[in-house]
Amino acid sequence: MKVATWNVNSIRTRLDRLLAFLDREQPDIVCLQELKTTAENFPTEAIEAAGYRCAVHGQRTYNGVAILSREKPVEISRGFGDTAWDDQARLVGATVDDIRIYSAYFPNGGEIGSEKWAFKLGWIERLRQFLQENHRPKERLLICGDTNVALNESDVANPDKWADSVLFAEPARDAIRGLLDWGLVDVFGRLNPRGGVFSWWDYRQLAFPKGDGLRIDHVLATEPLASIASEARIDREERKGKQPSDHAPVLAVFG
DNA sequence: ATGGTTGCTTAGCAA
Repeated sequence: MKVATWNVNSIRTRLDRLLAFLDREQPDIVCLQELKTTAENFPTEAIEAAGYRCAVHGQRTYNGVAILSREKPVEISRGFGDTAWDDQARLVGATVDDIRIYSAYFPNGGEIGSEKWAFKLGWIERLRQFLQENHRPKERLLICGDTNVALNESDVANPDKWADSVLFAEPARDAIRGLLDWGLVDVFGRLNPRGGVFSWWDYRQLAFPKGDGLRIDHVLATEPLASIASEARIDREERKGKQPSDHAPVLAVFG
């Protein structure tokens, strides 16, 4: 089973790239983030024509997540089921072939110390609580998406420069470690322990040509799936060319 | 040096 996760930064702008990606990679599951549109305006027909079903949790202008799957998604969930945390469309879940899958767009966090920063840390803690209440580490479960956090020094090209940013500050890394402590594995990190591979480069200041990247997109799997992961890679080519997303897709193969 | 780019929506915000 091949799984991909990709922050497309607007599904409408990136539709042609997505369709070419689906044709080239033939993934079984694709988790998308930052759709920046409603479910009503999501390009469901074009994606179904490519052979995928869609579970969409959309929102106008901001956020928005989806799961694309070859097989029919069932038990589709949107958000945590907690009105205190569900104003923004950042989490969609579906069961496909007895695997529980979530596509997640973690909050960016704005600036350290801001309200958005507190929201980011609270949201990740809310996700940990959601897992504790609804799932078990022995289940076959995947959380894929833009975590907006780099976990390790080797996941940041210039760790000193980013040490005090919302993407790499210790409290954010600690929050992610809380998810790992519950029972999730950073699949790419396990299969590529040397690091130095990134998934996001800022559009500004020539970050991509300068190589100033971070690995902030993750395939997180419970051990029953992580233990059968055979390959994980990042499609860096997708960051090149005309109208790229600022994120590259992360792919993992199970079994 | 507080810069720079992209997308949505339409001048300002978010990333």
